[in-house]
Amino acid sequence: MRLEALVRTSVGEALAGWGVPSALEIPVERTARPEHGDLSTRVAFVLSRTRGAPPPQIATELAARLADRSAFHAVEAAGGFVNFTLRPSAVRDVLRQILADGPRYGRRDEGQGKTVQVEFVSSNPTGPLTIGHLRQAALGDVAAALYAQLGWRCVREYYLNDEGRQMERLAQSLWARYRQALGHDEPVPEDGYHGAYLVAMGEELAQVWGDRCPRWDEAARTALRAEAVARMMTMIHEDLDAIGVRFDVWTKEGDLHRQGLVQATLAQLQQRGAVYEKDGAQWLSSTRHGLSRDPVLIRSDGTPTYTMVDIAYHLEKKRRGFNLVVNVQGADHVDEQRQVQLGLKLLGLPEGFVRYCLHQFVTLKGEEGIQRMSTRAGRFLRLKDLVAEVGRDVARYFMVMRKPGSHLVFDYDLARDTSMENPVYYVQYAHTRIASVFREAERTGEAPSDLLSVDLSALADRRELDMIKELDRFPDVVQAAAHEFAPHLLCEYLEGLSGMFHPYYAHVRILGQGPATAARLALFAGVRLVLSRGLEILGVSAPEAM
RNA sequence: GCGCCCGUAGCUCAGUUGGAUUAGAGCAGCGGCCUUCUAAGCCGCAGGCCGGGGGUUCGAUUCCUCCCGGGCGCGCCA
Repeated sequence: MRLEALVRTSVGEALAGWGVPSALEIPVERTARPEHGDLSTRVAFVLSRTRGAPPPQIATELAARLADRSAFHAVEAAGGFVNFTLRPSAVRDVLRQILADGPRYGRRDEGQGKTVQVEFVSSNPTGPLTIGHLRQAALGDVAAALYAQLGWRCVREYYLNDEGRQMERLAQSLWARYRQALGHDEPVPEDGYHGAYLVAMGEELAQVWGDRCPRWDEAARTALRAEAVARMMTMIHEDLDAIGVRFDVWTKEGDLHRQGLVQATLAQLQQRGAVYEKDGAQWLSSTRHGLSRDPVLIRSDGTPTYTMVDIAYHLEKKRRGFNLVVNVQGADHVDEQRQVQLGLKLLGLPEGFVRYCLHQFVTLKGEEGIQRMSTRAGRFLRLKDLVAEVGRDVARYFMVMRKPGSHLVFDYDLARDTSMENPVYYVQYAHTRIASVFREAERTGEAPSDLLSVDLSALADRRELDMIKELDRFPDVVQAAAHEFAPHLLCEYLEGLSGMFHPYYAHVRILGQGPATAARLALFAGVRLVLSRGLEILGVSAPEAM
């Protein structure tokens, strides 16, 4: 049994004999200080209200009832807390269980086959992906991986907005570059896309097409648009490949229109009296429900806005049978999210159906200081180029190592650093060292044939037991990271575990230690398992050698 | 101006549903340590009115309020 469950069950049993309802949630925490034992409960504070006794008194009585349990070396009341010190054998049992679970360790079945759709990146095809999109790509991919750990079926989806005004500007920008390549003085529109990537494409078009599109007319629009989208998609796929993100479904905005979903959704909103007309446009009554403004759904020229299509899209997600939808989006979409959420609520969708993982932006800290990127201005670092520079593992890890809601300063120098000062290598190197020890153990014939039957009693050192207790936390970290969209918790956890492993490795000899050797190898196997499981979730490799 | 997010060591950041009279980590700084399974390392020291003022509580970095300082949004863009 896992340690928290051990304490929770024991306390629950003691309280049951006391007439406390079993439904009571018993808080169990890891202690911050060794003198407080390994785990503690503050349940006495909770009970003092209903039982009318002061917390210290309840804690003392509770501790007395638990003192003779075999798993605990000591159960002590301290103030209102009850502190538990585990017997080493109970800790070793945890390691044995982890090794028995193997690759299943950390997984749960809370999803029970339900399906979650994670929509992320969904960048307009107006240029290659940048380091800005990388954060979203990594967060979305890891969010899906985390849910998969909890037993959900995951669909990774990219919403492709290949229509609208931005595409128009892109096409016109490309056309200008194409004309320039033919020697004409055609300026890129001021609100167009100025990046160098269009220059090279314009030159290619000039070579292939010659003077085929001399004017910015309807024919040119159609041709340039198709050409631009195709070329942008090629770049985006290259960038996604570079960081190893694969999407299961690509949904095009055009498809939603063709299926009539937008009109149908609008009609539903109108039926519910949520839409009104003003200045020839259709508006959503949002302020009536506490939002800051009413957004236009249908423009006066009859075309739907992004918000309108987004509501229709989410209704479609519901129809497709997803139990949960997770949208990963940048902080600039807060207002949009509110509008969509409201629209869905008005359409009768359940409250928790859509969850947003909102993230702040990335700034790049390099030799030239901190810079703000802009795709339109052509000032950005392309994702593929970044990966070529620092590697996929570092690129991905750095993007999720901070809380999504916090701004992320990407330290280029640290990312390029291949020493263990780079947290990615610090964690990976722990894995590598263990692999190395096992290779050596194979060579010397000390590797146990069956780790599960190894006598673990030699694991009595505080550092060894602490490491096992840390391994015991892994499933909780995975669960918290998933529920709170907080993959950084996993990074911190892995760095912390590595931070326990490296000093131990440096000071404790593993091979040639008699019975202790097999026990320590079993411990290492547990650490290796958790490190590789954690890195797997993050989409980072766990190398055997570096 | 209004709304949302953020403000913790010199820097980048953690801090679990409020908890334990000593708030953590990694860099950077200072000082130690290599006959060993990779020193791509390990150990130690120093470093903080947790942006500021009020309030709630037995107890606040955590909750409420005001102020200061940053980010984002406030389009018939996406």
